[in-house]
Amino acid sequence: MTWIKAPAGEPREKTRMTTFAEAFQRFADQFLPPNLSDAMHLRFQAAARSSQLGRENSLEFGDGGQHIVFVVRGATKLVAHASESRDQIVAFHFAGEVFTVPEPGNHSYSVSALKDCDILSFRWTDFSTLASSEPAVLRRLLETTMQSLRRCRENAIGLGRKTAGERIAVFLLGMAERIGSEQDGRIFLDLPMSRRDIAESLGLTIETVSRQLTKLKEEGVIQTAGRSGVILGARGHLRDRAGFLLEAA
Amino acid sequence: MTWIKAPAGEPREKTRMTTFAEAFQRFADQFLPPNLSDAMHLRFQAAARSSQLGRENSLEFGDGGQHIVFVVRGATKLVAHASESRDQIVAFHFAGEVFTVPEPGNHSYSVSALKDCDILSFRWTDFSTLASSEPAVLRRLLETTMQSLRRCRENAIGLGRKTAGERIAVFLLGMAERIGSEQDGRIFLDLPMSRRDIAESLGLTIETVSRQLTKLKEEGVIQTAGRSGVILGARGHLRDRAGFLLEAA
DNA sequence: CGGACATTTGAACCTCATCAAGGGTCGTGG
DNA sequence: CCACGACCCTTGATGAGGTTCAAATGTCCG
Repeated sequence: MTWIKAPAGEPREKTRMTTFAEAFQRFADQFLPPNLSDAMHLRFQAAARSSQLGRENSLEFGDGGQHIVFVVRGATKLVAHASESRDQIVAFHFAGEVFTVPEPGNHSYSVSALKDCDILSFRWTDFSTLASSEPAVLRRLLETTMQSLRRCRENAIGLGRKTAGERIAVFLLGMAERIGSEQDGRIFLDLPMSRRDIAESLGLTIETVSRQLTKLKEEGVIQTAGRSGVILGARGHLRDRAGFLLEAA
Repeated sequence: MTWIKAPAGEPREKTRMTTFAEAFQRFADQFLPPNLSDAMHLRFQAAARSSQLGRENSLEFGDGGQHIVFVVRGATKLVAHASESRDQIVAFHFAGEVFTVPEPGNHSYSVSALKDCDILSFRWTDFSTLASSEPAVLRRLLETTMQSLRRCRENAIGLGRKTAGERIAVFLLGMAERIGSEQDGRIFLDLPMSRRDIAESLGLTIETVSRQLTKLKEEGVIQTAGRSGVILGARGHLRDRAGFLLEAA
């Protein structure tokens, strides 16, 4: 049903951290209501497919429908294929998150791994059937979808109306909130995505991303450590550069 | 709770086409399951607020939460205010459609009328409470939200990776599908939105939109009739300019 | 028919993309 | 542990697509 593509290097098996049962259990803990009947639990489990993805490997959905994806471990990007060498990253997702993959239409979508990943996926038709009589699951899924929609809209504002500098600032603030760790007032980021990924999510080129990061570094707003490390100084300074409304706190 | 802003000219009452009861009935027909109990029906009705909006008047949501909006009659735009004179239109919605308005965060959102509108709105907290025990309503809302998400993502691809010409082509094709009327092979569009609206939804300026439309006209791909009339020739010609994947049908 | 306003058209400018090297970083193998 | 090498990232120079500013033309409403 699903097919793993390895664009560069072969899929590394490395440490297969989780078994299918463990993976599904994590999904159930995160997403299914605690009082769900054992029968339903099993039916959801039967509908789930697990995949291990090595870095930069991608999961394509051969059957042309929507899919629901749960990230058990690792970090992923949802990529839309506009055309030859014009990809747009529509969303990043980290361990514990659930999202939907649209069915192919004018553009096709795939999920790929920013770092080694364990992933659980469901065909929407299957999932929908199971969930339709479980209001708690529907609510949870609705919540998740609304969250994705909010993020997508915020992203669209950036893509449509913000300068390169503002987009980078927004990106860093967003990542800080999602995967940053705070230590004595400063926020440490270990970005799992490459400059190319950042560029493709912000509608820019890697060169522009690099230049903007350099600029922020020169202005003392951030520090960098290697390829993936970023240390944010006072968050206010980044906010000032993000082109947000003034009033907001 | 809600507040009507009239940026230019006073709100015109014109023909108030629908009473509250009629408006709610249309919503119920479209969105609530036919077998819903009378009691629930009344509770939904009690949570609904109706508004009449004249052209270019906007509905702002004073209480800072999410809202659910149903367009009874007319056509609307969902506008995000990025900052002073930098607005991004996040979605257009037409009669019969339901959508969510995000709560204000880094940016604030409002709904305004492309032409005279009747609108029904719900606070999300109210709606959510009522819907949580009605799987059919949840399913319907989930469907709607997924549809919005798909559209938003497609739009994001355009904003991030497409040229002005491609964005216009995609826009026209999308509008043709939603509000076009076909007559002997050609599609007639009566665009309810101004060039400014088109520009603000595509992340362009009105001048660029105008130039691109002129170009399409010169190339014989479209014809225009007044401000709002557009006639699409062979749809294939527009598709060729939309930057879609080649294979797709 | 007149007038306000939306749209079109034109010209100069600017941001960011593109093309092209030059450094760093990190993984691999010795 | 160090050194090599591939790849990623940075930096520089140039150019195009789209914005901005300005003005003419069209459209539609009263």
